[in-house]
Amino acid sequence: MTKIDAEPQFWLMKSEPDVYGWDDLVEQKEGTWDGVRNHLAARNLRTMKQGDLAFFYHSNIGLEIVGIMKISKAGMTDPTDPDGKWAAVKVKPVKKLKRAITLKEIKATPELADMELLRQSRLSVSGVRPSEWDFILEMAKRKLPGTK
DNA sequence: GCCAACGTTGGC
DNA sequence: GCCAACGTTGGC
Repeated sequence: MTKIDAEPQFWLMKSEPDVYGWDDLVEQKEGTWDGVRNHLAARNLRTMKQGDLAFFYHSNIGLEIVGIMKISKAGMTDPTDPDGKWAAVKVKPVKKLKRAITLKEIKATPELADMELLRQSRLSVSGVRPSEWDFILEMAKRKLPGTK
């Protein structure tokens, strides 16, 4: 039998924690990722499929990946857009990382130097390659080098 | 179709 | 608070 389901895709989504942070998502159990007004970010939102996984990144304050969420509903129209042209998705928290991975650490890691997060620093929704996803998960299992 | 001016995002 | 990197807008 042919397997139809594609591998899940990986993403990274930014939010300012004083506006909407990881804890807010956990409290709500499910959140709608809307208000994106950048075409490349919107294209990424439209590409997402239900079941895809995404890092939750705290921008502005924290500057770190704090948790993993799952796309619970894909292909939505942004409810905050009166013209109905922009895209949105729904997300559910999966788990918090054992420790947050900071932007500083990502920048210092050669394996992650090519991440879309770094190449397009202003992009609020970016893609993550499977190798990068796995690498970050491995990093989160270990302590920061140099700390005891 | 170019480009200057301006606005926004996000890191420092 | 500043500034770099983009995106958008509007005059020409």
